[in-house]
Order: sequence, then structure tokens, then C-alpha cells
Amino acid sequence: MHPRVTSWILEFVLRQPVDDWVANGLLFALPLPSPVPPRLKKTLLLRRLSSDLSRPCLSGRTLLSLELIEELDRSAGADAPSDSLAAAYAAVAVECTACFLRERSDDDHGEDFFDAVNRIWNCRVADLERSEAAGLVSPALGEARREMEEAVVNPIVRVGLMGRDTKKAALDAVRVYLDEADKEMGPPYLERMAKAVGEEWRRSSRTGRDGSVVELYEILLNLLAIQGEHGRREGLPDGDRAKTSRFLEFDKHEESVLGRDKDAPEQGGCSSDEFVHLPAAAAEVIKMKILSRSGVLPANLDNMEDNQDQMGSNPVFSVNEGTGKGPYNDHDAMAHPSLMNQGPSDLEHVEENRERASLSFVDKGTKDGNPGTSTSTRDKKDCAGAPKPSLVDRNRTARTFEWDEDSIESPSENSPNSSNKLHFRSPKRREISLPLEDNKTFIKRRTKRKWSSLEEETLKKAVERHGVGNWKFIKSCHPEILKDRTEVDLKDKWRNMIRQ
DNA sequence: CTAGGGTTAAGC
DNA sequence: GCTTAACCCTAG
Repeated sequence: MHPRVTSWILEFVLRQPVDDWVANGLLFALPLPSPVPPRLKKTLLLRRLSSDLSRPCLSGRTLLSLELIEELDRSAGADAPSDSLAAAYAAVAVECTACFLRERSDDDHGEDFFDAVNRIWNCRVADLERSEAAGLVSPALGEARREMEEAVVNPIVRVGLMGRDTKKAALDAVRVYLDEADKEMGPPYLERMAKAVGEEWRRSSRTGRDGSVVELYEILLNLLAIQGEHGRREGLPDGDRAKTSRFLEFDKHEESVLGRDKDAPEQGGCSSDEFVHLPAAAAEVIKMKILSRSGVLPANLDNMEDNQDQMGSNPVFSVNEGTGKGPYNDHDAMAHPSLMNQGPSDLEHVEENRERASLSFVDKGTKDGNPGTSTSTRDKKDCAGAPKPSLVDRNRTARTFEWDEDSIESPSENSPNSSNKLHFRSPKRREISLPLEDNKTFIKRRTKRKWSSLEEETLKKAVERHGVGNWKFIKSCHPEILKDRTEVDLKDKWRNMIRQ
């Protein structure tokens, strides 16, 4: 199936009230155009918001989805984010901070709240103000920021904050934005095409044609040719493609969806016809942002998080980091079971899957979008940006091995949770050439990974802002962008940068 | 946790 | 073989 067609199907399915895990499964099963069309990306992000709303579970992921939507709209030529988007962002940011006050334990003296204020308002929102996304910084957000800063030093303000139902306010604001966005997006492309075919079929029936299935198919091909889809693939002359402008209204509609001037450059637009690309830099930012936060795991893999942590701490999964060689190359490869056995020649597909995984909207382990979970422990981790074990972190207690695909071991029966956890196949292991530390432990250096310009720029700005030597703090301020770097990496990189 | 020296490997 | 960037080790 042509990836463009599958993207239409996905867009249609994502707009339907199907379970998240079904839609997510389809997202991983269907081939997609590369890069993923902006309109489909926006549909996925809206669906993620909708999913957060239905559970209901607002978190840093929700905040990120709103940021990414703003970025997509801006890339498509929108002047400024809508009021409802900015309002939703402000309300979710407040909730992501206030939730730490509600969930304080006895031994917590407010550190989590203070940390959240610093992370969300002093770092994230402050960065937003200086970035191109400053349109999200509404008066309401500015006011909320002042309130949060005041709450840090004033217990009375904190009590006032705890007394407000910030969660309901945030959910309402997101709901308002989603309703508005849904109207702006209009019906899915397939739905509009089906309607057009129906109308044409009825019209042709009235003019004496037989109305058969064959004729219906001809009408569809004709419409596609008019829209340029069929024309491009079949090489029809331009005159044939444009013999009527009737159905080109779709494209005009697509442009109006995101408020894009039809004369504006196509780059970044969300035309369903073109599915044009985002600028490379924006795409990189988006990729880096969503990769680290998205729920990338297939919904039917329960207890995946535990297994993921195990993998993250096991050098086996970092040996080929970035090379695409390892079956469990990273979170994203795990997200797609069919990729687990791929070799180096399939790197391209792994990369493709990385982007696909980045767009997944289902939380880890969320099979049915279980409701009832509020900004809970999981959110706490998410909001707090608590560093998960990095896939590239070294595990000093583990040995480093290479997969041997020829043999498979049965799952360990000694594991305390062996009956509950999903067991991945554990191939027979083979030591690879490594320096010997002692008689029992092998060491493997992490795979060298060049610093991206985004990482470099982030570090540079952070040092200007927070000073040299606060590497741990700088990393905590930018957990997404610097997720693959340790504090020592930051220090080393800065040393290299100032040497230049 | 950070600083600073050491090691590794890629590129020339 | 040299330079450099990325990564590692360890004292304080």
C-alpha cells in the first residue's frame, strides 16, 4: 500500500473513537511516508491530547504535545497560536506544578514542588519566552508564573493554589482547545473524498449513467487525477489533472485549516495533497522532543516499563547504540516487535520506525487508556523529568555481550517477578572484545555520539544562564534535549567548546 | 558532583 | 603519526 494512502487511512482512524491501543497498533503496522506529513503529525498530537483528556492524565507529555502543535502550526505559517491553545498551555503548566502540592508525602517538605517550579517555570517557560514559540506565552501564563514564583516563598499562596481545582481547569482548557482544533482541521481527507465521490456518483446517475461499481471506481480515479494524486503517479498531463477545479477545494480547505496564506511558501504547510516537509531544523527539534517523552510501546506489552528499565541498565542494549545493529537498539526499536530481529541492513527501517515511535500517542503499558489515574506517580516522574536510566549509561555490574541470533534461552526462572513480567527472548550470549577490568567484569565504552547542533546550542545557552560547573542542574533543566548526555559529558563538551 | 588528567577512535 | 572529540576514571 502506498504510504500516502496509509497516511490518509491513519488520519481517518485517529479521528474515530477507536481505542488508543488499536490506533497505536495501526500506527506501527502501516507504512508511512517519510517524513511524516505535518497534517498527520498534528492529528497524532491532537489524538494524544484527547487520550490524556480521556484517562484523564495531564503531564509533561501534555505540555509537550501543546508545544509541538504550536511549532507545527508556526511551521505551517500561522502567525500566532490561538487563544485556546495558549490558555490550555498555561492551565496544563499550572496543573503540572500544582499536582506536587496535592501529592506531598509526610517526608516531602515541598522539594518536589520547588523543583517543578524551577523546571517548568524558570527553565521551560523562560526558554519559551526567548524562543520562536513565544506566542504561547500569554498574559495568563505570565500571571501564573508570578504566582508560582510567589508560591515558592509564600506558604499562603501555596495553600491558595492547593485549594483550587487546577486539574479540572486544565482539563477544561484542553477540551476547549481540542474542540476548536477539531473544527479547524475539518473532516479527514478520506471522509471528504468519499463525500465527493458520492456526490459525483449521484450526479452521474442522474445524467443517465449506470451507477455501477466500475463506474464508481472510474469516478474515484478521475477525482484523484483532478487532485493530482493519480495524475502524478500515472503521469497524466497537467491539463487532465486540472480540467475542473471543483475538487481542488480540498486543498484550499487544507490551507485554511492552519490559516496558511495560499501564496505562502509550501514548506511546512499541511496540505493533504502535498504533505510537505517541515524544515529540517524544526523536524530535528520535534524528533528529539517527542522521542524522549512519547509512549512508544505497543499497548499489548504489559509490564514493559520494567523490562525497559532492565534493558536500559544492561550494556547489551547499548553496545550498538546508534548503529542500528542491536535487536533492541533503543526504546523505539522495542516499540516495534518486528524490528527486533533486524540487522544492519535494516537501519533505514529502524530510523523510519524511530520517527513513527516518536509519534505514538499511547502511554507505556496503557492498553485500554485506563481512566482514573490522575497526575500520579507516573506523572510525577514525567513532570519532574526524573532521569530514567539512560540506554547509554554503563552498568558496572553487568557484563557486556553480543547477541547470538542462532540460539535462544528460555526466560530466567529465578526472577522474582518471573510470572508477572513479559519475558523477552534471551539469546545465547557471546563476549565481544573488551578491555578487561578484572577477572569477572568487562567494560565497554559507550558508542561515540557526535553532539548535535541543538545539543551544543542548548549547552551554550544554559552555561550563559546558569554558569560553568552546574552540569547536573543544566541537565535537569533540559532533560529532553540532553537525555543522552551525562553531567560529565556536559562538562567535557564545554571544555571542548571553549578550547576552540 | 565536579574538575582534570587519561584513553579511545575517527579523520586527516 | 598527529589532532580532535567523545568518553572514562578518580581524587577531593
